[in-house]
Amino acid sequence: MKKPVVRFAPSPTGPLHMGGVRTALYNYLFARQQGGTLILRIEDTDQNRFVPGAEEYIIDALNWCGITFDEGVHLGGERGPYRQSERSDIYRKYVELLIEKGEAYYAFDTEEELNAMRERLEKAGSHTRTYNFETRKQMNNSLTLSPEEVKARLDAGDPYVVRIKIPENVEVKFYDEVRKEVVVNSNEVDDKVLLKSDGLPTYHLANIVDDHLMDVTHVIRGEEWLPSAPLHVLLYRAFGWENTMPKWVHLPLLLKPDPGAIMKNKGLRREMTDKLTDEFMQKHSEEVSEDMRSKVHSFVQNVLSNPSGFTQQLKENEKDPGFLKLAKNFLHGAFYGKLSKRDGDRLGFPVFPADWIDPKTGAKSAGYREAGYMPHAFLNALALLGWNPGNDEEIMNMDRLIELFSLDRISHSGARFDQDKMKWFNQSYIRNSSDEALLPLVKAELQKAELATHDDSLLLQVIALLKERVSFLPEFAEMAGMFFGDPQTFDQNMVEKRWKPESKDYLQDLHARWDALPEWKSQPLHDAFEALVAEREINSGQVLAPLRLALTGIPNGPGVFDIAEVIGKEASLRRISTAVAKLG
RNA sequence: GCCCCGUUCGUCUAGCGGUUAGGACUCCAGAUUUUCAUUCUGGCAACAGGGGUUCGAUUCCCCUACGGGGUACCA
Repeated sequence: MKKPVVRFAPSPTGPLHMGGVRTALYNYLFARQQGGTLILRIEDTDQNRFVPGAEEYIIDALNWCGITFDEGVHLGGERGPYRQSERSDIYRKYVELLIEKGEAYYAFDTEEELNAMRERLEKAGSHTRTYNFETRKQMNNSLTLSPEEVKARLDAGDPYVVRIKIPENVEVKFYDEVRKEVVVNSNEVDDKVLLKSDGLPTYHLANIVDDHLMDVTHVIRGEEWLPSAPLHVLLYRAFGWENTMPKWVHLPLLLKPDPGAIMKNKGLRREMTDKLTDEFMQKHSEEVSEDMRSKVHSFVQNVLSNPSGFTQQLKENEKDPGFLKLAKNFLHGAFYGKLSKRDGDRLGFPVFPADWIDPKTGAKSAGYREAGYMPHAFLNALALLGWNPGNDEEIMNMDRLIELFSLDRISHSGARFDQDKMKWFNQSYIRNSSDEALLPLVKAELQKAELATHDDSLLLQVIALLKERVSFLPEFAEMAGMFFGDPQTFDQNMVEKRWKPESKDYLQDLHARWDALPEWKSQPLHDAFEALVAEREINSGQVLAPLRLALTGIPNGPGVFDIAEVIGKEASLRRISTAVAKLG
């Protein structure tokens, strides 16, 4: 079999989100497994939505993930250029080809005329409201105008678009690797614009021409494209390329998390109430006046505080005043459906692989990288949202994913994102990483927190003690403080509960016993402690808790004897003395 | 409105005509660690509804309901 060629083709309209990363990942896994080629193509045919820095961001983020390409905008290659804005001449040529073949036509309709047409159809109760085999007869295009007039208009430089001429009433059948056979009547497909009046192609045209020219064998993309797949099939047909048409693979969508799971977090709930109220007031500033704000706020608050009846509360009621209808709609949109770029900011979890700073507003959106995720944990979790290996394996590194991935195990329905599960993956990856592998990552975190990082052997010991109790990389820095400096404060609650009048005596005794020890290791330290407890006939907790308090100042962390070993004799004894002096 | 896709525990999913419907996350209980976390053991929890087809349907077909996507000179 021929080696497959696949591509990931984002548009630089902002940062890539998780769904995009997953699409890139599936393309990558497939290409690597099959020994095929993976191309990164940038689909920047919409000048209006271009966002500076987005392309660089996409490349950087994919790079962090470890998703590598064979050809692309950042690598070059034989099939380039890989940026669609640099391929205008190519598209023009192919559009002309279609016009010559009678498969496409010029259209001169203005926006107003198009709107009028849609309104007319809606009023008439028509099922479709599109430019199609029926309506094109009433519009200004090269099918209704005389050849002379068309020529005159073109020569005069009138703005025009080129539309595909969709054939009337044919069954468009195609095979999707995930959905199997899909059939759509061509009457449901409209005469989509292929070439815009700015001379640039639309997605549909550029996509088909590029995929054809770049020898793409499999189009692996999100399900949001499924409805336009018939158009794409018809385009291949119009060009006469149907025999080399790529295979279609439409991936199930990544959906917003279960609202109930988000609402568990009370702090987040309060924050979300404010945010959503603001967003709503802004969005509906025309319909809802500012003095309704408090009503909206309390409605939002009400809905969010009752996650179990969530869906019920958002059902519309005939008697609802206008603002309430809008609010219900708005909240529904905010909590259900496809995961969107805004969700990270309002639902309290990252949707982007890496932090993104909006070039216009300067606002920052959180990314998984900065949140302390290991890239492969992130990808592993993502891989399982819409695909599974068919056995009970869940933790799979990249090699294993490449080995097990298969198109026929992609699931059919959208997958709700679950932050808890994502966290669990990261935790597992940290736990299962060797101390050495973690070293550079932890070092980076410690540097950010301005903690000493020069002593690798110390760091390795610290990592060994902390990695079992950490879910995210930055937590290493948060917890490592005890290894780099004496406690400055003592947890008040623990002092009250566990520090007794006799604690001083016990710790002084322990201080003496430890001081006399020939070897400063966890086990002998523990033995000395046990001897003390036995001789004085007390409970170990009576000494252990004050000891932990003395060494770290906080109620939890790794085993006290391990901590003592790592921080060393001098620091340990000093901390005991200090605590005894301070707490009496 | 119209078109397309989908529907197994709260969530991600296994199942491809006969199963005590399996696993994972979350949650709960217990054990270990006299802290926290880890680990281990156990538990709660699902085939959307109605018709067919069949000796037998979670599994195949149809309808309904529900969910999702699309419906731009955006991708």
